[in-house]
Amino acid sequence: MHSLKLTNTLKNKKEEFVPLDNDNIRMYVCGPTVYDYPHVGNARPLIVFDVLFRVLKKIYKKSKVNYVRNITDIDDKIIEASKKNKISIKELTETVTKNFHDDCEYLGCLKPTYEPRATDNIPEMVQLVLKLLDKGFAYSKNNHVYFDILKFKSYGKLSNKKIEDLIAGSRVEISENKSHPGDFVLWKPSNDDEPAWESPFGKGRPGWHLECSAMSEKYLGKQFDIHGGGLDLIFPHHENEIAQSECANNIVNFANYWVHNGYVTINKQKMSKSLNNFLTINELKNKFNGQVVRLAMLSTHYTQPFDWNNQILESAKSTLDKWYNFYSPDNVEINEDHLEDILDDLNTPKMIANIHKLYDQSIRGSKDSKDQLSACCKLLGLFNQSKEKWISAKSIGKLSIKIIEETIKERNLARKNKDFKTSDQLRKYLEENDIIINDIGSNTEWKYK
RNA sequence: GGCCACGUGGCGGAAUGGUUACGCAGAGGAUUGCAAAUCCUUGUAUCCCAGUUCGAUUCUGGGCGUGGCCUCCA
Repeated sequence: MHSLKLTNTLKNKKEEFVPLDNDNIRMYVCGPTVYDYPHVGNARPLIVFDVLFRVLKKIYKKSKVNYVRNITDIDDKIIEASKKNKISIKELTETVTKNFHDDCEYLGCLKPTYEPRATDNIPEMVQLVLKLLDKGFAYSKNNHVYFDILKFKSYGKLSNKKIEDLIAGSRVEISENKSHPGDFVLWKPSNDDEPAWESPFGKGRPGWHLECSAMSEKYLGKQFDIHGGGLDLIFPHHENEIAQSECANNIVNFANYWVHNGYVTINKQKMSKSLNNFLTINELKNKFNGQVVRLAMLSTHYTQPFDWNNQILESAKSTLDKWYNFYSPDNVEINEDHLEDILDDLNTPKMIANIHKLYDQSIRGSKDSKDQLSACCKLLGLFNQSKEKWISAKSIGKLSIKIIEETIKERNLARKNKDFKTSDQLRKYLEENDIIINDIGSNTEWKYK
């Protein structure tokens, strides 16, 4: 059996994955801040880490694989969005969370083992701040508590930054409360109209970075295996998490493998709200089956940028159309040979190429290849609906099935009478309504465009 | 200014110190009343300049270009 390898941001290279505890594999991935509908860029870590989760479960099948993905439901952005949209924070976060879960299902993602909410874990966060204050890594000023980055010798180890360079950048928020501009907030006071919790350092709310440190420790322990997220979280978010968790618990690496997915770009530029070049996942639901989006995204290696364009989506769609010919509902165990590519740092493009080969062999009648094709697709989270569902769910038709079938009957009658003018007209009519018909032998099949 | 990633055919995208996968699109063919779908066959590529080497797309150095991070972001 080949061993799993992952690109570890901490070392900036690909490494063999060795878990801390073979019976308990632990992965934490930063989840969404629920202030707005997730966009396509947010879909990428969902898919990438879902695949990693499936792979871990496959290779450590006798062990527990704990996958934690948090929901951040308290944050300045949420407060802002709630004010702007004139709805309560509760209503906003619940609506967006529900939408997020729909998106996950649409993309064919398994549920994480735990999905903690920040607001359910405030006492843990308070404890963490107390610990950091107690150990001298934090200081309070004017009802704020800050982390003192100069006290943490390894600050910058993940993002490969030097504290001096951060000052040179001079883009960090300056506050007279902070003793160093790079210090970040652990706890801050709330206005009367903002959510607040009692704490020994005053009524207020936690800083953003604190949440993940507290929740990962609660669900996975002081030290665990994999910490994942998007590339843009490396600095400052993950760097600050490291500072908090490692200082509070006196640990060298609180997560051993830091795995980051590349951006989704559009016209080669990062998809982001500020550039206004984003597409929400919600908007895709009427255009593409979620599996199409998944296969398209997996056709690029997770560390590389994925450029969003219609061509790659269309291509993924026709590939799935082909592969679905060999869909099997049985759950056949995947051969070790076919795990090789995915174990090599989740080389999904190579695995997809391998599935194309299995497809070729399936055409030539290999039963084993058919089974393996299905098994490979399922490991990637594809083939999560039956063939019938795939065909019928691709599009919502303009014509009822009854009309379609009657039209086809009428056309076949015309064909029988060699009235090809009429038959061509009927074909055209169906095509204008997004129905494609194929004459196969004496049968006529139809499907949505 | 500091740091990082990337540059492979028309497009997407792997891999590799020695015939450069795979998919899409293109071309030709089979099939068809015509199509579509499907199948068969097929052309085309490693940014530039040095160095190491018998041999570099791969390793090293330099250049050019693109994108990203250094502020909230997946």
